[in-house]
Amino acid sequence: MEIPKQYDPKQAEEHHYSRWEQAGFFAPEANQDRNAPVFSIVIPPPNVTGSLHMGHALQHTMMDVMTRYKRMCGYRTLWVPGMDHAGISTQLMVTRELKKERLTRHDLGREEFVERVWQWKQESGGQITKQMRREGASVDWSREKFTMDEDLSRAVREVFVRLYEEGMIYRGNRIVNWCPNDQTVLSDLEVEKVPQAGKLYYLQYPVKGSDERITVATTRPETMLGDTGVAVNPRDERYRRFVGSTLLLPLTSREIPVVADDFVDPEFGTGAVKVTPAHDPNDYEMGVRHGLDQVVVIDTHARMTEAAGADLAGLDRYKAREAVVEQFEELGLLERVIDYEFSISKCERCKTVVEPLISLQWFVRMEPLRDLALEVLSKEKKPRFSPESYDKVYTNWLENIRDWTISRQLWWGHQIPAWYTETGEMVVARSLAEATAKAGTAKLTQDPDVLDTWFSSALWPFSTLGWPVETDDLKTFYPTSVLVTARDIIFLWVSRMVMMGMKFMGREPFADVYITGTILDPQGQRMSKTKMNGVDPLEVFDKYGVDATRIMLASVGSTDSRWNEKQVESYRNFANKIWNAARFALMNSEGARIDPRTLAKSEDLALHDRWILSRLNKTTRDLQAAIAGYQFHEAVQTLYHFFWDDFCDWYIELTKADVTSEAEGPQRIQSRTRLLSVLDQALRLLHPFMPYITEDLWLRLPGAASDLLHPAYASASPTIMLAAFPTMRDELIDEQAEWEMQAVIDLVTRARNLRSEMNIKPGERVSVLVSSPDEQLRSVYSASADQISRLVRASKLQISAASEAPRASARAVLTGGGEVAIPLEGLIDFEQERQRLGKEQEKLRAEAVKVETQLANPSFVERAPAEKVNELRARIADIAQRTAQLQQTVENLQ
RNA sequence: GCCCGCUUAGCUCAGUGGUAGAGCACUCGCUUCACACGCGAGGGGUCAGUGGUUCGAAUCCACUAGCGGGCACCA
Repeated sequence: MEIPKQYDPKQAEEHHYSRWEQAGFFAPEANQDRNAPVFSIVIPPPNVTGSLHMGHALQHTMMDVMTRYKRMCGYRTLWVPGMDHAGISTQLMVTRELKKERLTRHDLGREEFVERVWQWKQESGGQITKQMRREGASVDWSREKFTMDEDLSRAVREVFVRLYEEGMIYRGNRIVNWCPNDQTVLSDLEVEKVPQAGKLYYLQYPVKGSDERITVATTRPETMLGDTGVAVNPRDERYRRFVGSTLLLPLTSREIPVVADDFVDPEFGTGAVKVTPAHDPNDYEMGVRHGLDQVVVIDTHARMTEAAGADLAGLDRYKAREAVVEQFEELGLLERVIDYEFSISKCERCKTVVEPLISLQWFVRMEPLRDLALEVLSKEKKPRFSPESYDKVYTNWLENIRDWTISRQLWWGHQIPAWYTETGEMVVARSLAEATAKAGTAKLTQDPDVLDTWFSSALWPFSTLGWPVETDDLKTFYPTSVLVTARDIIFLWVSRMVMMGMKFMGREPFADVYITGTILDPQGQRMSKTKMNGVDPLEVFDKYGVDATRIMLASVGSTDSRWNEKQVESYRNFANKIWNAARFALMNSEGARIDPRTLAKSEDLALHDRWILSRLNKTTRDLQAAIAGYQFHEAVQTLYHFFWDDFCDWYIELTKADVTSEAEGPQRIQSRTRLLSVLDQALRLLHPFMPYITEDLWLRLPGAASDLLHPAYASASPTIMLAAFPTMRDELIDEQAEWEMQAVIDLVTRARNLRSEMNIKPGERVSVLVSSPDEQLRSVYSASADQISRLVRASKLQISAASEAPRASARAVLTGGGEVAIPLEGLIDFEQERQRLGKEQEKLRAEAVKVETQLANPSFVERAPAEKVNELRARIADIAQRTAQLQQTVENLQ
């Protein structure tokens, strides 16, 4: 069998995914075990307009690692894919399309527009689902969902109606965040505060019946036209006498009262605040408290209304600001203007400055829902956040929660299931039929607004499983096991899923929440479309392969880190290493096939076999612990180290002589079998992280057949993705073998170091003389003499109790107090050699001093655990042995 | 203003009470029969600073500085 020297990711990525998908391996039904434990994840639904970015790739990697891992462990595994209809984004996308045809959505009308959106979705939406296939995501496509699907829409209406009937959804006039560009209301979470350099204007309002004036400070002079009062702190001596008096509002003919309110901070500005209930959230509250009028002077397009006066009506808010300031100046009522930095509210999506407006909208009362979420958190610790610190952020937000504005003035989305009769009466119902029955008339008009996209997302963990129908899926897979997402949607999404899950399912939607880190650009900035600094995962896939990208992303874990292509490159090299290790095993596999029985404990195992089995089992144990604790970085490090250092650098080298032996026979077959079997196990460990290369190689291994699959998938065709994940076997962890192997590694490394220091040509074979006073070590060296000779390229390896090296030798001291020497007649510069060993002595002395000082400290010996004290005593003993040996070695130079 | 995180080798990052780690970069030597996307051997860190707790601190606590993030306020 010809295997190329370099791994070609594209070739492996071409075939396996479609085979897996078509064979139904991703579906939970692949699992034939009725009693199998269950593992489920719902994907954070990407926007239907979206395409794959690094954040998706990161999250999907984590989810796929967990899903593939659990699947191989025999769990009935479901990862639900799907997409979000993404109200505003999608509507804007299609609106832009229409613009090319010189049409607006109003030209089409609502019904036809919505039809166009569906058409767009059909033709070009959901690019991301193709990209997810490329990623290797083992989602069950047969259960793919879309938030606008009929069944999910039914769930939305059901929730709306039930909440309404309980009085938890209400409609009312409230001050809200209005985006003048998108022409819709926004929830608090969709507004971002941006610091801005601006001005603070000090305006004077004359007191009626007096020559006095009260000065107020404002960043938005144009809103003064809507002032219906001025507020001062009741304890503010300066203004006490004005409370109750009347002010003449300049530029208008209106008179407004001075009121006292604790909200006012006497320290800020002038201590007197203009109150504009219709255009400021705090003023709105104050206005309610004092019964002040609401005068609307700015409309939904951020232009001045008639109420602002004939001169200004129709003017843009910023133009109006200039005009107002000008007029105040002319009237001599502009006291001063100072530079002032403040935060401005912008629409998160289009960055337009939000206008607070009083508007008739739908809201959800959050306190009762919030209490459910807080209760399950305090009583059951659910969800359990990883990293834990996010649970504080989550709790703080819940504690300060405010009502949720759920209506949006859009056409694309779930239309609010409320209907109005001709007489203006309202009915809320699951359908038009139900509404007709309730209202007693068919002459109904449905509320034109749609629901916030996050309303349907909040139901995702149960709506995707069939709710409100009690489906088998719902019973089996809810609550889900874990939610994987980025931290920026903890409030928008995670918390709302918990609240809705508790409310409608009576149980938390997921046990754990794993928050991934953020991949920043190389300068440490967030990647964004506007900054054009994003790295396209698909390009990285093309350049380095999906597997390399995945394992690199997994290693990022939950901390933010800068994008570093070199890292992907190093994992590409890792993939190549795996490829070549397998290549070696395959090139020497004649007569052998995978046989897990050769990985059992047995008396006749060689040291390197006992050692690799111990390493394999420790790796399995550590890997499982790391995955269980969401320590993906650690999991990757464990795998990398095991495969490269333990398996490739040592095991393959140590078993090479047997495996490549010219002599056919049982020993060769056995070593080949064991090599293949260890490789099989290693590939299984790697598979959740690197699905393509592991499948590609595994299928080539002789003996890779259905009998290696987890029993739950026994009837499936061979695939590593359904192979049983290795389990740790305690009896194979062999500390003695690890200790012995460490001695061998130490000897080999020091001998190689001597060769290197002495500039011995790599091809040149030398005599190596090893001595050790320790009989056990001598027998360890002897037992591995052939391999040691091979690894250090020794023509002769002599092992003795006392050093027999000639004076002209390069020498080094071994752990455990032995010596390794290479005779180099005529090549040794004795002075140089003494210096080299002198450095070694220095190091040992320094170490000895450190340890001795600690041991000489009585309180250390008294208070430190005995284990630690013994550890140090063992170390000092070893240092003493090495020091003595070194002394001897130096003397031998004389 | 409040809260959270980060500061460790030239770079990107692990490590959270007991001998400072990885990858990349760097130095030296190698076309050694799996792999030059490789092999072997090296060099490189007062773990941001100060103080404290402790037998012992990169690790725990407090403060300081710098960077990043979130929340609130902003007349």
